[in-house]
Parts: sequence; C-alpha cells; structure tokens
Amino acid sequence: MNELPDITKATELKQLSSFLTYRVSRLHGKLNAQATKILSNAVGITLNQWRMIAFIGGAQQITASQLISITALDKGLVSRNIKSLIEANYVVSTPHETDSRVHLLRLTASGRKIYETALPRMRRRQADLRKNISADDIETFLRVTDALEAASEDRSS
Amino acid sequence: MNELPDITKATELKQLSSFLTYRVSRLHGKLNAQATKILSNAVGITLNQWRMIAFIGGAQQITASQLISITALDKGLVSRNIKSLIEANYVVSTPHETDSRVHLLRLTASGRKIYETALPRMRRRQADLRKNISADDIETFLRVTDALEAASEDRSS
DNA sequence: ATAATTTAGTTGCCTCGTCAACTAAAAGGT
DNA sequence: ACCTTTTAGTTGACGAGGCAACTAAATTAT
Repeated sequence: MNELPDITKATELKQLSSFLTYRVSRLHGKLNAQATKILSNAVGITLNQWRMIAFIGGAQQITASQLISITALDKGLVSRNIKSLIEANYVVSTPHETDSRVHLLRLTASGRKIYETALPRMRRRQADLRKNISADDIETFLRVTDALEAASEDRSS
Repeated sequence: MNELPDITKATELKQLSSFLTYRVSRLHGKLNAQATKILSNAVGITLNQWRMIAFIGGAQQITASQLISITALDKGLVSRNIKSLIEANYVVSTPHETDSRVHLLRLTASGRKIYETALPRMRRRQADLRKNISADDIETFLRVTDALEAASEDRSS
C-alpha cells in the first residue's frame, strides 16, 4: 500500500472544489453523460439532436435562427444537427413563403414519434433527478442558475 | 418585418427550458467561456491547464491519478494537459521513490507564479459571480448540485 | 435605384474531449 | 516462484464543438 497522504483532506483543495465553474462543469459532464446514454438507448439520437427535436416538436414550427436564439447553441452546431435530422428523415425544412433565406422546420411523422417516445422518458428522468430535492431548492437552484448566467455575461469581469 | 410568432411564448418551450440538463449546459458554456477568456488574458493558459495548476498548487504535490479522481476529468485529458504544463515548464514530474509507475507533480517557480497570479484573479471572479446572490442561495445551489451529481450517477435511470 | 448593413444559414478548419488500446509496474492469489 | 488482476499513465483515432469566413437574401440608408 502506498503512503501518499489523502489529498482530499487539504483545505486548499476543499476551497478549489467549491469554485462554481468547476462544480458546474462536473455536474454538466455527469448530466450529459446520463442524458446521452438514455437517448441513445431509447431512440438512438444524440443529446443535441434531441434538443433540436424537443424544441421543434414543442414549437410545431420554428426556424434555425429562432432555435439558435432560444437554445444559445452555436450556429454551426445547430446547422449540422438539423442537417443530420433532415437526413435521418426526422425533420423537414420548407422554404419560407416570402423570405427565401429562412427555412421553416417541422417534425416528420417519424420525428414526432421520436419526440413522443423520448419526451416522457426525459420527463421521467427529470422527476428522478428531482426526487430527493425539495421544490423550493429546485426553484432556488434555477434562480441562481439565471443569476450566474447573467453574471457570467458581465463584460467587466 | 417578419410575421413569425414569438416562439419564446409557447408554454411547451417554457417547460423544456427548465429541463435541468439544458439549463446546466447553458450555464456551463457561459461560465467556461468567461473563465477561458480571463485565464488567457491574465496568464495565457487554458481552463483545464488552470485546473491542473490549481490542484497541484493547492496540494503542493500530487499524482496524476489523484488529480483524476479529484477532478473527475478524463485520464487522457489530464495526461495531455500535464504534458503541456511540463513542456511549458510550469510543472515538474519526479518519479516516486518506491513505485515507479507513479510520478509526483509539483509546480515549478514559474508555475507557482502563474498560480499566484491567477488564483486571486479567479477568486475575484468568484466574488463577482456571487455578488448578487445571497450566501444562503449559494449554499442551496451547491447542495442541489451535489444532489444532482449523485442522482445523475444513479444507474437505475 | 443603388450602395451599405444586417440577417439566415452553411462550410471549413482547428482544437478539445472521449474512448479504447496499449505498456509497464505492482499487488494478490495459488 | 508463477500467473492473474489491478493500477498508473500514455497514446492514437475519432467525433463534436467553436470560431470565423463565406454566400445569399433582405433591410436600411442615401
């Protein structure tokens, strides 16, 4: 057995571990991994594809740029994911009547099927995640999330 | 002006937007971007390099595998980042006395300088992030973060 | 009417993270 | 002692994300 000290006891490290970015990053990784696994097992799509499908399905009809502004995902990322969903025949893109730059995105029948299979599954996961956390705490968590998002956009920092 | 409906009003989408994974992901992206910018301006290192330096500096001496288990970062990622820090002369790796698989990592003088420059800068950022949030709310936020991390590791979901 | 700016969306490039395979050394079992 | 398993760390291959350049169309300004 090795005689290295138990490093997790060091108080310096305890402090570092409470750095918000680091904590959020770790949580993000774990939540992502779990969601990715569920989606891949349940319906065979990636997390970003699911996000696209979820928002398109929720809106009935939406443009790529609306998707971008709602999700705050990268332009290119959205474009490529949409492309893959169109190729997989989960999404159709129809040209806008008067503005030919714009494409209206809707789910196909099979896209809707994915949506309707995955949505309850993902809602159940939400419920599981929240099950040992009080509604008040969740509310605070989301409020702090908002505040941190706002603060992290602050140019002065 | 285009007559697309304001998509953000749709209640379906409101619900989706409160999906925890999505919220955490968005927050993560913004925090990361901010931290990356600060570190690159202040000391010219990446966020992951900073994490390595922070933990090595905080522990005085640490092994790669301890770093991996503390940070929950990927093996390969840690290995490559350490390598880059050694090449940049911020970190030295000395062989363990009795176990030749193990390398002990410590900061060099210039590594420590980076640490001592960046740490207060990052602490100040922490303070800025938290400044409009009550201590109670932060406490709740971190507690919920812990709970969610635990829940997302739950195999049953 | 035409030029300049803005918006929508696509693509290429490059970096970064992830996974798996691999080497080497140590620990444990028989 | 010898074989097996575990642990430490490295490396290669691959995919995904992010940035910026680009095309094309619409809007605004002159």
